This record gives sequence, structure tokens and C-alpha cells, in this order.
Amino acid sequence: MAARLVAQIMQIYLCRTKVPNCFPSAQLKISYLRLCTSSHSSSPGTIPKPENTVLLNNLTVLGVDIMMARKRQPGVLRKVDTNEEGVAEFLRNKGANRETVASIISRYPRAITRSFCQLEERWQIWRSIFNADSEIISVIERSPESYFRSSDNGNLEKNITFLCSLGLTSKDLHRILTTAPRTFSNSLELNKQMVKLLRDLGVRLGDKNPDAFVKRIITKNAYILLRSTKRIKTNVDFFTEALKPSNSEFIKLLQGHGAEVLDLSSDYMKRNFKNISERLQLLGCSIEEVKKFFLDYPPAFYASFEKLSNKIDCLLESDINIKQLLKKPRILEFSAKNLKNRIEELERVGYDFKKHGVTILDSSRRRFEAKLEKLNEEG
DNA sequence: CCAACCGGGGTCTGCCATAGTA
DNA sequence: TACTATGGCAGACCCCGGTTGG
Repeated sequence: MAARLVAQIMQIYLCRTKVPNCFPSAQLKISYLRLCTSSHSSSPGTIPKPENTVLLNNLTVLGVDIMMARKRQPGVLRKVDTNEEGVAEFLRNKGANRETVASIISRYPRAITRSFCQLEERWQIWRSIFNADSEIISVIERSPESYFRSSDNGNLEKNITFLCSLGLTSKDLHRILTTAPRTFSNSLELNKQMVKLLRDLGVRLGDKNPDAFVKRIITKNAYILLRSTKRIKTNVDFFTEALKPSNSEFIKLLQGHGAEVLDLSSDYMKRNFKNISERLQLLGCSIEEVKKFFLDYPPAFYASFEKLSNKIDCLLESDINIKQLLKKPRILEFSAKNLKNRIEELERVGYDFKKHGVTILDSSRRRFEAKLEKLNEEG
């Protein structure tokens, strides 16, 4: 599959020189007009450079929200040489409707400084990972900045090659580009730094295969490459200090749910840990039990304290012991509403949590309902 | 057959700061 | 000096079902 990608990238290289043929003619005309209308007003003194009225007009015609664009990137509206028509036509050709185009430019005005060639080239590179134009449109619609923030297509290609070299499959790349498209606009250097950080961590923890360690963290957490190395470092240090895990415990944590927890904002995580620890200790858990709880159930770092606390209340009210929860923390993954419903239904059939434990709560809807039906028949 | 264990899956930007550049 | 490119930040779960061992 890497070979396929490389072949497609090669094709793009080859057609680079041919691309200018597909310039829309409108674009050149607009640029020329623009120079005539606003070249007289750029005095370097206190008077700010005025906005380009022709450009404003063009954007209005396209349905762009000028106020929003001005708020986000005011400089773009003063530019003389822009390509709004070309960009709009480009996006429409790829299947975007008028509203989508307008929304994209409103939210990321700098898009109109990109040339048709740059965009087409970038598109082809994205297309080597996506299966259809419509997939790309939906990503751009969600996050215009990811596509337009950089025009360095060489960097984009290098990123893809680099990610492939880590052993990520085309499915992995697809997932990352869909859910965390900004990853591909990072400089290659930045992505490399993060990979190095993770790899060094794997080595430090004595993982026999640090490359697989890195790959696993990235596939478990598509967002990891969007985070700063500073944040990841802080969080790793925090895990170390708060949980004092053994190497193998740490590896297990990071290769499982912990991978997702790595990119939490450090303060949030610390606050959460503190609040939840206090709550559990008030309920009679030892510090060791609390640590084990977080190791067994890293999403606790992620959960909002209020929601988690709510769920605990919910269990306590139904005479479920906190120690039962410690044994089965996964039941916290269900929403409070769902837990409440389930507990009510179980109480209705006289289910005894003391006797049977709480594992029944940790089951899929289908399984739970089947079980409940059985209990009903018995009762 | 069933409970328990365990891994997987979906989903994820918009803004600000600043070094570098023309 | 204005503008661009890029780094960085805050925000904060829920659910399903395959497999396995008794």
C-alpha cells in the first residue's frame, strides 16, 4: 500500500509542470483589475491600508460572511492579488455547493490566496488517502483551516511518507486525515519530534519494540500528533508521579485507553485526578486503591468530575458498595442516565447487587436486555 | 451456556501568538 | 511593517460484542 501511495505521489510530481493548463481564465482577469483599483491608497503613514472593494464585492457575490472574514483575517481583505473566483470554482468542481464554499471562505479567508495549481496538487495528494472527493469536501467543510493553512505540498508529501515509514497502514492514514487533518499540515519536523518523544519513552520503559510502541499510541489516539511535545511530556511526568507505575504497568496504560488520555490538557487532568482521588478517599478507599483505580480505568482522567461523581452517587444510592465499583470501574463508561435506568429496572425485578455484584451493568444494550428478560421470567 | 475479560470503534476546531518573510 | 506560516491551547465519553475459561 505504501507503494501505491508513492506511485500516486510520483504521478503528482510528474504532472506538476502540466497543471498550469487548467488555470481558470477568470482568475487572471480579476488580479489585473484589482491592481488598477487599489494601488493608489497604500501610504505607509498612519492611514491603514484600505480594504479592497472589488474583493469585498466578489466575496459578497459568493455569499461570504464579510464580518466573519474580517474578524478572522483582516489582512486578507486588503490584499490586491487574490483568487476568490478560482478557489470557489475549484471547490464547486469538487462537489461543494454554494453554501459550503461561502462558509469555507468565511471561516478561513486566507483560502483565497491559494492558486489553482497549489490546490489541485494538494487535492491529489489528499486523494491518495481518501476514497472520494466527497470525503475531502466533508473534512474541509468541517475544518477549512486544515486544508488551506499551508500551501507547502512538499511538506505534506513528506509527512505521508514519514507516517507510512512508521508502519501506519492506509486505513490508519485515512483515519488520521479524517479525524485530525491538521496533523498533515504540521511541519515534518514537528511530527518527527513527537514520534521521537514517544519512541524515547518506549525505550525508557524498556519496551522491546519501541517502533511498535509508537505506532500503537498513534493508532490508538489519532490526535496525538496535534499536541505539543510539552503537553505530552507534562502528562507522562504526571502519570509517573501520581501513579508511580512499574514499567510494564506504564506500557499497558499507554497502549490502552491511556493513549487517549495522554493528550488531555495537563491542568485539567491534574484537577480531575485530585478531585476524584479526594472523593474516593472520602468514601473509604486507600491511596493504593485510588492509584489502582486510575491504572485500571484511565478514562477517569478524562471524565468530568461532575459526571463521574454523579454516577458514583447513583451507585451508592442503590446500595452498591464503592469497593464493588473499584472491582468493576468499567461500569462508569456508561452514561449516568443509562446506569440509572438499568439500576431501576434491576431493582424492579429484585436484583441483589450485594449478592451478584455489579458486572451486569457492564454489558451491551442487547446483552443487558436479554439478561433482564430472563430475570423477569424467573421472577 | 454464561459470565467475565478485554479490545475496538466513532469522533475532533477555531482561535491566538509569534517568528519569519517580503 | 504588514502579512504569512506554523505552533499551541482549551474543551472533556459512551457503547458493542468477540473470545475464553469454567
